[in-house]
Amino acid sequence: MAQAHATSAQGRRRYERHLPADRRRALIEAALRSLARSGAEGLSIRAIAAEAGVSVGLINHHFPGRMALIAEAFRHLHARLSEAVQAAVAAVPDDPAARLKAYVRANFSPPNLDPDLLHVWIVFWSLSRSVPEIRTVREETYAASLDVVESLIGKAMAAPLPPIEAQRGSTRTSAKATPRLLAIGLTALLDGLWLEWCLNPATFRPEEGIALAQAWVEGLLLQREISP
Amino acid sequence: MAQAHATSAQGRRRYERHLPADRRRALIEAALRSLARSGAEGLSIRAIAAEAGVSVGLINHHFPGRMALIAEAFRHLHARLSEAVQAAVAAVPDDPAARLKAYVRANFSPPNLDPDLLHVWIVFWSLSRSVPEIRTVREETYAASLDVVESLIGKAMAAPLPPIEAQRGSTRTSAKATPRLLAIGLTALLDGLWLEWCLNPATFRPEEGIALAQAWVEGLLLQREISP
DNA sequence: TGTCCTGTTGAACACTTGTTCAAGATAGCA
DNA sequence: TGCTATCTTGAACAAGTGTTCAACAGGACA
Repeated sequence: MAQAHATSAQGRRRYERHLPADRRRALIEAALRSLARSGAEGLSIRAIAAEAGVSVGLINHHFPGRMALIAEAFRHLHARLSEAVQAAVAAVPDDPAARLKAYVRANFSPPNLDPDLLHVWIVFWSLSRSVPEIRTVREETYAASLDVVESLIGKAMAAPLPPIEAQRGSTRTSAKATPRLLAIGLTALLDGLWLEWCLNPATFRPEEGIALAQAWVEGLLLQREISP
Repeated sequence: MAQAHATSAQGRRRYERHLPADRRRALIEAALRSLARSGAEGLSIRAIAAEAGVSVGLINHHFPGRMALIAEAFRHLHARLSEAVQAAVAAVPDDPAARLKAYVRANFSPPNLDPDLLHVWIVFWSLSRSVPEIRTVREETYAASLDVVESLIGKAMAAPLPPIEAQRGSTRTSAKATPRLLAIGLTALLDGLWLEWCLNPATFRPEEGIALAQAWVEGLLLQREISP
């Protein structure tokens, strides 16, 4: 067996040097895998180092402390998931209502629809109480998600009613709600459904969750342009 | 200073004996206080023992292990919160729609509306992945909550439409949804709102959360008796 | 007052944790 | 073929963890 990279007289080389940027990224991804695999137990330096195939000391060489790595990992995860959702939304015809529905569906599809992901997020919520660094990331990522939904809802409500719907009677029941508040509501509904489905996928089927959220969206669309 | 209970020559007595049932209950309540105060860090035997004012050894004398105590604590907490909500529902006139709305309001009021409570619940979710005993409790308590909501929704949808609403045009948009699935949806919406409000009470005001959930309920009531 | 059951204590145990840091090894450059 | 900057290792440390168990002591009873 050829030892293409062997340099030591004893045999294979002990480790491979990487550029700091590459190593940092590898550590971030190992941290996410460790959290997905083991939840809160996967938070330990040793679990992450083992997942990355490096020694425990390396983490504190590339990050000021364990929580700095974890905070970066959460930022990275949010970005990845958010990009997947927004790509799904952009892939749909440029109709505000259709895009809002695509957003709902994408939120309830892979890679979001993964019980392991919930346990990463539970750790996130747990740490956001006591670790200021993590709290900041939590609030940043939540605000970013909310902006996306708020924009989708704002456009969908500004669009004219399709003719068939416009002939129906008015069914306005709730007082005026801003797109931001409605975005908070839709996000809460999706998060709550996601939470319960991940905790116990036997409770309901993904299509049922999507149907519940789509019904919410349809109720919203029917109420547009009816405020006094 | 009178030492009403002093028996030792050295001074106050070292401890007080209790009936096992009383001590078990005190330990359960101390565990809940510890979790509320410190989140996941409050899970430790020493934190709970300190909160209860007893030694570390006592917990394993009254419970087969730490997780048995924690499981009991979650059962106890669910019962307490559930009773508070159901009392609020029962205090309202015997009208199905009014009771459903009272349920929503009670879910977004003290003692439920408490950020510390969320962090107890986050520990609950976290443990339910790896500790079978806790997973069982989680599923039991979720199912019990769902039964309550399902019953409220079933009654509200079976009731006749009030005359004013009945004259309006039909606005049915979603396919048939069972009371159980609708209960899952309402529970998810309430949980999602509760989660976000507890993580960051600055995101929205409790009344706004109640308004969002009440709007969901009103949309539901309008759609009753319209299925083919 | 004395006895005894058992609720209660806290030291001891083996283990895991995050961080530090001296020592070693790699790979690019001269 | 060195030389060197720095990436990487892993032992060491103090502080924490859950559980066990011999010994203690409270308080009801005789």
